[in-house]
Amino acid sequence: MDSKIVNLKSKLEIYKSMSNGGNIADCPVRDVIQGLSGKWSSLLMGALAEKPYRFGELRRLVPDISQRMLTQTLYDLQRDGYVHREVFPTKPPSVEYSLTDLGHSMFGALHQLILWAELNHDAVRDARAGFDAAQA
Amino acid sequence: MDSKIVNLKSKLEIYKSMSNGGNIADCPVRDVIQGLSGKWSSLLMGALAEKPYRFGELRRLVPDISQRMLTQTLYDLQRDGYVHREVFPTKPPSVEYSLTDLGHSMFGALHQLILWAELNHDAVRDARAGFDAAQA
DNA sequence: TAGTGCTGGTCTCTTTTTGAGACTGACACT
DNA sequence: AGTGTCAGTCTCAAAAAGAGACCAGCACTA
Repeated sequence: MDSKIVNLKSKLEIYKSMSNGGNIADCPVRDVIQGLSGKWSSLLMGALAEKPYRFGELRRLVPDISQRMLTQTLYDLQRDGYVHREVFPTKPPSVEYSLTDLGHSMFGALHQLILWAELNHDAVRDARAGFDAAQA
Repeated sequence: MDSKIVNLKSKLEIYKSMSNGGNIADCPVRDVIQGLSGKWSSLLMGALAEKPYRFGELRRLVPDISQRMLTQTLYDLQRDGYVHREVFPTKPPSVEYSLTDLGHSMFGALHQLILWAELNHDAVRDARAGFDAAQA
């Protein structure tokens, strides 16, 4: 699986690279995508893509996230190399979260999906309404 | 919130369109993205982008999904208008799932993220390894 | 000097989501 | 009669997420 010639790959091959014969651990694409599949990951990436934020700022910015999930999602994003965490020795100490180069790079791709969502949410909403009406 | 001029928007404004003052129900972008944030959504989209599949084929293709989650994820994707479900009156009846035009359109954007993941999974893996080593 | 607030979390408890796997019914094949 | 296939549903256990109390250390206020 040579990822350098990915542009030549068919969709089939891309899917295969996601499933990889059922072996999750050795499936890099699935592994990476799963890290972004959390409920809050893309939202926090979108926030941090704008500018660095501190913990409390993010909490206020996303009022419906629990502190627990904010901590955990930031931890995961940091672990995957998208987010940098820096502690400043103020009193009380403040912690700033910012995107790394890898994070900015990844957000470039994620951004396409966000743009699509913004352009097409009407269609999705209509589809939902139609589906629900048909079920009733 | 005029989604037609999205290309001119700053990242800040895009984030705002995701958070929208804390009102989830009125936040179209978050609403759409959340529908794709499930553990299996992008994987099944990737499979169906290649060609239509039947229920049992998908189950064999993704061995580590439970029937329960396969049913539910396909239902959700169908409700959002990405997937078309067609029952053929064979015996026993077979059900084919395929992408709609909206689904193909959305996958175009999702595809960017998949390509990025394929090109950069080494960097992510290295980041993880480095982070875990630093924590130890 | 006691009270209040801010910082970035952690801890516990409850609710929701997910996973594992048995079970269905109608039909074909053996 | 027994087995297999189809596309699911149902139940129960495990995992994940949400809600909110609690923490230490310091600054400011009354």
